[in-house]
Amino acid sequence: MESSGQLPADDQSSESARGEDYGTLKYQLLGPSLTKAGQDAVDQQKVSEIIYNASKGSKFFNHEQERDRNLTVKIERILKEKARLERLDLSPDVRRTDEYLAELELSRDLSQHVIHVDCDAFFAAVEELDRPELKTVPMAVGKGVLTTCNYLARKFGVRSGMASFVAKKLCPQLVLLPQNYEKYTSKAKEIRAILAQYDPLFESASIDEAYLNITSFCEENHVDPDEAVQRMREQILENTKVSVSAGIAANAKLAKIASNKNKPNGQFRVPSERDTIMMFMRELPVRNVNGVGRVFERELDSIGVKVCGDIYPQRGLLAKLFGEKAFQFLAQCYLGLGRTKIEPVENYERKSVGTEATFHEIGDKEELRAKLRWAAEELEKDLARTQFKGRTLVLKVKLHTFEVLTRQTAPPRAVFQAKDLYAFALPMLVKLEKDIPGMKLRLLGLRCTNLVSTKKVDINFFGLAAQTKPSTGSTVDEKAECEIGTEEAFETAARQEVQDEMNDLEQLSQEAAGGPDTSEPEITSSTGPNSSHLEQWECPICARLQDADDRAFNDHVDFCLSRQTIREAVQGASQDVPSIPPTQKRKTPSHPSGSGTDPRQKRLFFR
DNA sequence: GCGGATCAC
DNA sequence: TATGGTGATCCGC
Repeated sequence: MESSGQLPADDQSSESARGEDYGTLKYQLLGPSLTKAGQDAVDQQKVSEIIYNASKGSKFFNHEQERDRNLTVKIERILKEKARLERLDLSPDVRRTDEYLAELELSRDLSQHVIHVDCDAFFAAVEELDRPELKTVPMAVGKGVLTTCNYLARKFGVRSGMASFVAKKLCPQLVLLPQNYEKYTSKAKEIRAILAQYDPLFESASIDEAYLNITSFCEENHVDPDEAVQRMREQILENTKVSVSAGIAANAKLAKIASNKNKPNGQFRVPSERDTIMMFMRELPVRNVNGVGRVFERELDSIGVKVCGDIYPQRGLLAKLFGEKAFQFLAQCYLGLGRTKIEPVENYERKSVGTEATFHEIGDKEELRAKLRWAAEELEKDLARTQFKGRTLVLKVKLHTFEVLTRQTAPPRAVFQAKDLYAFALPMLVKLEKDIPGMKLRLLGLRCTNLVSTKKVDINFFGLAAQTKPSTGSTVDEKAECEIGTEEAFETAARQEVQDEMNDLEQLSQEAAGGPDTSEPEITSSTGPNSSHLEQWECPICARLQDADDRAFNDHVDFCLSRQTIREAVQGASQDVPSIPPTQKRKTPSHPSGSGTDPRQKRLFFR
C-alpha cells in the first residue's frame, strides 16, 4: 500500500560514508510525511529532484546535509557494533528477549474495541466548507510552511511540513491560505460532541485526532464495531460536513495504524485475533508505526529491519544496539500490542509550557533582547492561561545555520512573570553571545518545565475548599479538606502553599549548594533580577518592595499570592451557579490497564 | 540534571 | 529570497 515510501537502496556504505550518496539526503528532504495517504500515484523520483534543486545551496539544505552525514556515521557505528556482537554468543540475550516476549504475550488483551479517528486533511477540509470552489483546485493551508493540503495538492507531491516556496515549485497553481485556528477549533468541537456520544471518555490526541473505546457502546447498542464506526462517520459527515477516517482494533497502536489504511473517508479493522494481528504486523513497514520516524527507520533499515516481522530475527541485538526502551517498543510492535486504556487528555499531567518564534536572521544584541522580551511576555500569558509557574526556565535558540541550542536555569523560586522570565533568561542569552562570536539567530524561545500549579482553590457548592490540581496523586487527601469551613480552609490552603514553596526552596538551595554555577558571576550580577537594568522586585499583590532578606521576601510573596488566589476564588464562587461536576463514567470500567505503554507516546494538549 | 536529538501533529 | 510551533521522551554524559 505504501510502496512509494521506500528507502533508497543502500548498496555501498563506503560511498555514503563520505557523504557522496545523495539518496538518503534526498529521501530526508522529502519530509516526514512521505508515508501519508495520497502519495501513491506520485512520481517520487521527480518530486525529490525538484525539492532537491529548490533547496540546494540554502542554509537549510546544508544543515540537512550535515544531519544526513551524521546519521550515516552513526549507522556505520551501529553496523560495526552489530558485527562485533554477532561474533559473540547472543543466546543469553535471545533467551532473555524470548522471556520478555512471553511475558508481553500474557498481557495481551483482545477484549476491547479501540478506535482511532482522524479527520481527512482537516484544515483544508474546513477551508473548503467556507469556499467550496477550493475543492476543485490544489490548495494548502499555512504560510512559510504548509500545515495541511488537500488531496488534489498531494497529487503534485505537495505535503504538510513542506516549505511553501518548494510546494509552489511542485505545483505553481497551488492556492495558499493562511491558518485560521479558531475556525478549526470550533469545527473540532462539533466533531468531539459526536465522538462523546460513542465514548464520553474519549481521548483527544490532537485537534483532528482522537481515540475512543467503544466496547461499552457496542455492547449496549448491540452493534458490532464496524457498524458503530460506520454510523459514527456518517453522523460526523452529515452534521459537520467533515469526512473522517477510522481504525478499529484491540488497542490504540493498531487502531492508529488501521486508520491510515483506507484514508480518506474510509475505515479499516484489524480483527481481534492473535494470529491475524501477528500476520498483519509481519508485513507492516516499521515506519508506519507511530514513534518510528525517518531516523529510526533508517537505523532499522540498516540492520535489515524493514517490516515489523523483521524484528524477531534481530531480537537478540536490539537492546544492545538501540537501548532497552527501544527494544521494548519494538517487541510490542512485533506482537502488535498497545495500550487499551483511553482517557481524557485532562487526566494527563502537563510537563512544560513554552513559546518560540522564527524570524529573519538577527545578530544585533538589542534586537535579540527585544525578541527575548517578547518571548517572556508570551510565556507569561501562556503560564497565566494554563495556571502554572516554572521551577526551570529553558532558553532555546536556532542559529542562522539551523543548529538548535538550549540552555536552562533554575531560578531561586518558581517564575511566571514576564519580568522574571526575562531576567533569568537574559544571562543565558548573554553567555551564548559570549561563547558564539557573531551569533546570529533565526529563532528564539522560552519554556518552563518542572511546573508548579497555580490553580485557584475551588470553592464548591457547600462552601468548602478543595484543590483542583490535576490528579498527580501527590496532592493532599481532599476528603479531609472538605470537612472544614471556608475560613479555615483559607488558612490551611495558604499554609500548605507556603509549605510547598518552602520545601521547594529547601530542595533548590540544597541542589544549588552541590551543583556548579552555570552562569558567569559577573553576568549574573549585571543582568540578574537585582540588576540595575531592571526595577527592584516587588510583591505583585501588595506591592511591598524587596528588602535585604531574599528568602523572607520570597516567602512573603508566596503567602500573599496564595491568600489572593483563595480570595478571588471565594468571590468568584459566590457569583457562579453552584454545580455538581458531572461524574463521567463508562458503564463498564473494565479496562485492564493495557499491555505495555508506548515509550514514545505522545501527549498533546489542546486548550 | 543538562543538552542534544527524535518524534508527532 | 525563502523551510513552523508546541510538547513529550529518550539517551549519553
